[in-house]
Amino acid sequence: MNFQPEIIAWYLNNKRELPWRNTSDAYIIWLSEIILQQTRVEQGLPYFNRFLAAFPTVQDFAAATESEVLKLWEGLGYYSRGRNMLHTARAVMELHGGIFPTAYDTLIQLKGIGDYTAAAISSFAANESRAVLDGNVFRVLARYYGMDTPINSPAGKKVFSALADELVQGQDASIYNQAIMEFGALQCKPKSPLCESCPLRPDCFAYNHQQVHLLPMKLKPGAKRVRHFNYFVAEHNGQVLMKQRAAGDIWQQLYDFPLVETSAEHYAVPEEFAQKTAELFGFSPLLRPMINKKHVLTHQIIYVQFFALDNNIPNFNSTASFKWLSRAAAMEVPKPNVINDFVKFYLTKL
DNA sequence: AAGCCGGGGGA
DNA sequence: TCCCCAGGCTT
Repeated sequence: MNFQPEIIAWYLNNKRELPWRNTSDAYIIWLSEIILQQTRVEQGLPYFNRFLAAFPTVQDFAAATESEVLKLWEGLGYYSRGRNMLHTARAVMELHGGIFPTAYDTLIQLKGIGDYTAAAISSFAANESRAVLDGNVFRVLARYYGMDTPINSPAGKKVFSALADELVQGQDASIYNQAIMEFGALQCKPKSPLCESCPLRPDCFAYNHQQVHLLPMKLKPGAKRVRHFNYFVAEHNGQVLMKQRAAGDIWQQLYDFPLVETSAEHYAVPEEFAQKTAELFGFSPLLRPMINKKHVLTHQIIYVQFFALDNNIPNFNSTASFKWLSRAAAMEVPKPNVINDFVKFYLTKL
């Protein structure tokens, strides 16, 4: 049975007015799609508006610095999206003469554009017949067709993808793709879906078998890694010592403070702590505990402690990664939320 | 194939 | 609390 006509009819009556829906400009669509990866529309919307105002064209984006991009991205998470966007904007200038591609096969080669995003841009901007497969589509298909293969398994990806490809055939891909995603977001919601007013209810497998709350199936994620970050906040001559984070860990290229990470079972054991801080600073620091925070990420729980460093440390010079920054500069550099929250508190209250 | 990468909002 | 969001990259 084909539900496409009903989904499209539902969409035309219920869709939200969103700025990236009124254009076929692939650059603008790309901007919205990257921002909306793993991000709700309401959360991404203000970021979309700020990015478009800052970079009206892909040429403007390509001319930006990484710090500018990360500053605009600040607070949105998954910061590699921002770094990949800059890379891709520059690639579009160099490889495609500043014309943002609309073909799936071209898009898929760009950094940060995977299967979903290439399908979205090529169908929205050029009506290419490609099926989008995001969290909404997984959910709608799983419930309507009663598919119980876990959607986060390789087998699930395969079977749902095959069905989605089949369903987009013969459709206006631009409208249908947006329709099924909007339907999943507003009607066939993860929690408390609106089955009573659902136009698909008569033929919905999950509804007719009391399985709406069970589908889609998902494999349980593993336990999160627990870490302890001990940060040192040093001030000297009105400047704050900060550090730019390196590759190979979370928050790449963002700024935090000099850091001692201690073993995961506990807050810093005195001996371990003293030894590591002495290694970091080259002397025994005078520490004053300030704030503790628990910060939860997708795969990690981080217990964060901030210490004021009461020694004068005039010999700790700026390096490539360690930088003495004025308070204004410390506010300005891009930082993860847990650091940003502390800095705002620290610079206003102390 | 599995692990990693943020942050926020709803229930 | 737990779950999920217009996913993608690395190993």
